[in-house]
Amino acid sequence: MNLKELATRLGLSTTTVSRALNGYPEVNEETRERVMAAAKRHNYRPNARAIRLATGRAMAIGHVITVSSKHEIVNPVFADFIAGAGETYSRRGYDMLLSVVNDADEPRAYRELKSRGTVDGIIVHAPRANDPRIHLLHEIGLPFVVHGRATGAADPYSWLDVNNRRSFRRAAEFLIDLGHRRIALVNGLEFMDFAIRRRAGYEEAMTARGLPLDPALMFSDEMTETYGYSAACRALDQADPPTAFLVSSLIIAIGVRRALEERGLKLGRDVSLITHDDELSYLRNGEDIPIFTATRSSVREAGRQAAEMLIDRIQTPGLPPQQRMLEAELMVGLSTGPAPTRG
Amino acid sequence: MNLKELATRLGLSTTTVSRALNGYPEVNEETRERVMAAAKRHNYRPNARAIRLATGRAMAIGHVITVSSKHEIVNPVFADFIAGAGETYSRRGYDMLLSVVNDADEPRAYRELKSRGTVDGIIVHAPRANDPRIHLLHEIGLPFVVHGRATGAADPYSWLDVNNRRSFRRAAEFLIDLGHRRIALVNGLEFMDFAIRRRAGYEEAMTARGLPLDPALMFSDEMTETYGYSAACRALDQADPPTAFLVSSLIIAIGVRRALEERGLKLGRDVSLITHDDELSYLRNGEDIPIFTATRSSVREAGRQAAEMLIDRIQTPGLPPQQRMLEAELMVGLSTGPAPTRG
DNA sequence: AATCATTTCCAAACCGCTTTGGGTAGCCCA
DNA sequence: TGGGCTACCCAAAGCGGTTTGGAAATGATT
Repeated sequence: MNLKELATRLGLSTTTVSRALNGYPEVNEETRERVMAAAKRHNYRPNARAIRLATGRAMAIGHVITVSSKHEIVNPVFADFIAGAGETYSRRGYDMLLSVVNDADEPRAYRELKSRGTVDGIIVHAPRANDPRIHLLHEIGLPFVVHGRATGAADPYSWLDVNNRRSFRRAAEFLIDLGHRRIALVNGLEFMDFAIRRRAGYEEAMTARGLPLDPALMFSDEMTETYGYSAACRALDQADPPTAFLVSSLIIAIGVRRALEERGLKLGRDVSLITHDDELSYLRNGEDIPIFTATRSSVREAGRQAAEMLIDRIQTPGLPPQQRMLEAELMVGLSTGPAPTRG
Repeated sequence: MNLKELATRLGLSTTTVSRALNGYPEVNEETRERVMAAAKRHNYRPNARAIRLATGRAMAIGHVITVSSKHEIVNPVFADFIAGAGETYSRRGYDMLLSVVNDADEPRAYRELKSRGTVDGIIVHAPRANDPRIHLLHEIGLPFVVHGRATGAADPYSWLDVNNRRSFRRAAEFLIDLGHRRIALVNGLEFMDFAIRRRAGYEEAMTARGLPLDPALMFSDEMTETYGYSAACRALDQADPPTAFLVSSLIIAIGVRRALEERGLKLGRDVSLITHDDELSYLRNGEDIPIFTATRSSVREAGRQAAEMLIDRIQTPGLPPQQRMLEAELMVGLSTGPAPTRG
């Protein structure tokens, strides 16, 4: 059943039927009701392809997810962000388009998305420092919102981010207040913007309290369980091991825990740990009381909001760049305690 | 730059230009080269919306991901499956469309996808026993491939699955061979097809060796870390605790490990554990030697292949239903050892 | 030289909507 | 009674491609 059939069946022109269905004012209320009823009765759904061509809008948002040929990691945060964004899209009538591209092809992918007109806008994931995508997207004129920020980007742009610096500073201060002096940082890859900011927060707290920054206690890599494990091993097997860990993800924390247990060290007593918790749905940090003390911020909610921001930008062009900062909560759990007194 | 502009610039009709670009034979080779060169020079990209309307094909595959209002879990396996499927899609010129819908709306979502013509086919995720989606998709006539199977489905359908029953039977036998008699099963939700089959494999092995099936050792729930932990606690705190665990995911295994360590039990010595490992990119089971002994099968590869199967079905209609069974490898790691002799 | 098949190209229809630019009927008012 | 409004509806022209059904030119055949 298409528009033309529906129109003939009603004895009306397609114009009128189209207008009736789309709520335009130049159609009699009575007629509109007739049309609506017939549409429902015949289960009429306008053809999305035709609408897209006629209106020139794609009614779709692109998410480009890159897999590098070296480390083929799919960001574990991705699924939940997508789920959140997807909720917004369905509510506002947009489709979500996912492109999996090799990172070398990313610029080309964006250009094609624009020139072929498959999407109206883009969410930029996992920004790095001086991320070239921001300039690129400005250049090709595709609306976008960045999930995170990109230190050093020249042009202004829209973003939604967690206050990584503040939350890691706060977490480090919390550990320092508990008496910890040697605090290890097990961070993500430090060309990623979030990792840069978290490190800055950690360093700020340390230096503000007059504590030294020991490179032997600072780690940076892809955030896997085995990385958490091996970083913790290296840290703990030093002459002067840390009494606390500040880590960038729950998965890292789990790896650290494995290293601790291997050494008979008890979390929260012998060694303290604070992690960032993105509230991934399949990796909850305990039920009521958190297993790990954590800086918590829902990435799913971030997805919802970022999508909302992007659609707003698409629907009202010329909107000035918009920013939104989410604050992470510090949830005290079982993994932190006073620094052990030297025996 | 659109087709018409390109055509006038070349002094040709749009027909000829279109044919030249799409490799039709009725155009002079010389002309074709001229057209190709001009297209490249002007960076011409055909408008995807127009192609879709003209050809009647969406050139897109739908993935419907459901979030239930009760347990809002995004399947952690999802991201990697998508990444694999996405590779296939880019290679074969398809877009990937993601719909996040509440599970109550799922049938409606499929119907709309069909009647609005947004996709050419669908990948069905996380099938349950007697999954109604299979009949529904047959009814509305949308090509699909199921990732997994659906015990009890009446109509024949295409699927790609891991041999869950066999791999869990084999894993259980391995534990029995090591002398274990009380083996706990920590499974996923047992209305999910994969969980049903894994349980069947486990039960087969146990009864084949004359071992009793103890309901107190069989657990079933959403596969989270805390579930693994609490199931293990309940199992271990029994009068006659198990000496081995057979669990359905690495995340569960991590929870079990936490419970063990809390009790001072050493994995691989006091208690053995085998898990299924989907080879999620952010949750590798160790580098060289697996941390956990595991039945291993790459879900990313499954994504690649399922996508390939679906596109084949779309491009050659009338193809009989096709099935592909992947065998999981049993990787012996550090988490299994001979059953401890009773002190 | 006439006939016929091939090769190469084109005009126009079509995909299924939206939107522009009227047209007509009914009503009000002078 | 006629002019001007308003309310309601429609035909037709897009949107940017693909595809159908020729037509013209060329070459081969008789």
